[in-house]
Amino acid sequence: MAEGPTKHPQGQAKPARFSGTSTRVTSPQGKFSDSAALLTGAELTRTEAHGKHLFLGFRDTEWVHIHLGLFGKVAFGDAPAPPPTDTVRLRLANETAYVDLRGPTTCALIADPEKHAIHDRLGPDPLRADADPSAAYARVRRSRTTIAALLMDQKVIAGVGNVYRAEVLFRHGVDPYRTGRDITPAEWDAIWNDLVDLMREGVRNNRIDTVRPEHTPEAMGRPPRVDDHGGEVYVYRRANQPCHLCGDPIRTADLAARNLFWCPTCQRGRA
DNA sequence: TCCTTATGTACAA
DNA sequence: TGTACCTAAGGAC
Repeated sequence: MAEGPTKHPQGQAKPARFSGTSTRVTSPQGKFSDSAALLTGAELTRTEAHGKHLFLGFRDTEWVHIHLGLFGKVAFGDAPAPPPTDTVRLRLANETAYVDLRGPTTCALIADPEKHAIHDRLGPDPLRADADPSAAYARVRRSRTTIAALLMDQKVIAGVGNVYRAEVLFRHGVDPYRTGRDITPAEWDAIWNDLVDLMREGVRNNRIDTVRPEHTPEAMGRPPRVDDHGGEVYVYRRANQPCHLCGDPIRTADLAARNLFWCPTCQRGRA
């Protein structure tokens, strides 16, 4: 439940509700209690994201490092906050609002050096102003690993998950099994730029839509469709259903313990 | 009520 | 490569 943008702090436009005021920090579930006690009354001064990692800044050098993993969820609400359920790992609450965090793979209080170490092991993030796509391509071009696996490798590119991986390869007609060294600079440019656009839109809308306007059901003269994860996509989780463009069945396969989806007809090789 | 699944990662072998 | 971890929804009984 946590592909980069849909859980991006700016995308929620809500950290502001906790800035400029002291925050009550609790961990009803208990696993973050000690750190929560240290933070109570502190002010949330900034938020930052790199890939799927989220950092909430308190005081000068203290950060709550959050990674939602596969199951993590964030829920905002207006004060007064209801009694928390027993799975709430972290709750921030002030006079006007609250936010609950459930099921994260990581929720830890860290300092600057640990935060730097996390940035250091992540690749460029298409959503960040400081991102350098050529650093990602430098790794891609010398790899014999498939492009489908490389796009999921956070050391190569940060923030892309199983949905964007499948969708961006479809949008560029790239066979997911081509190796990194086979991807041309022009292809990488196109993929990167597309990810920047798609992920920004994902942040804006808080959902992942990848279908071009000319391929929507209305534009294609077909009945409306709703993909079950809430966004409009070409191939993700559409195994055995007809490709929106060519009508051939979407295929699925296990790749590095994740489900890969692609259209073997539309993704025959080069873009 | 049980089983499966999921937009993820880390570590052991 | 396999497994552990975290939660909740949906579907099969």
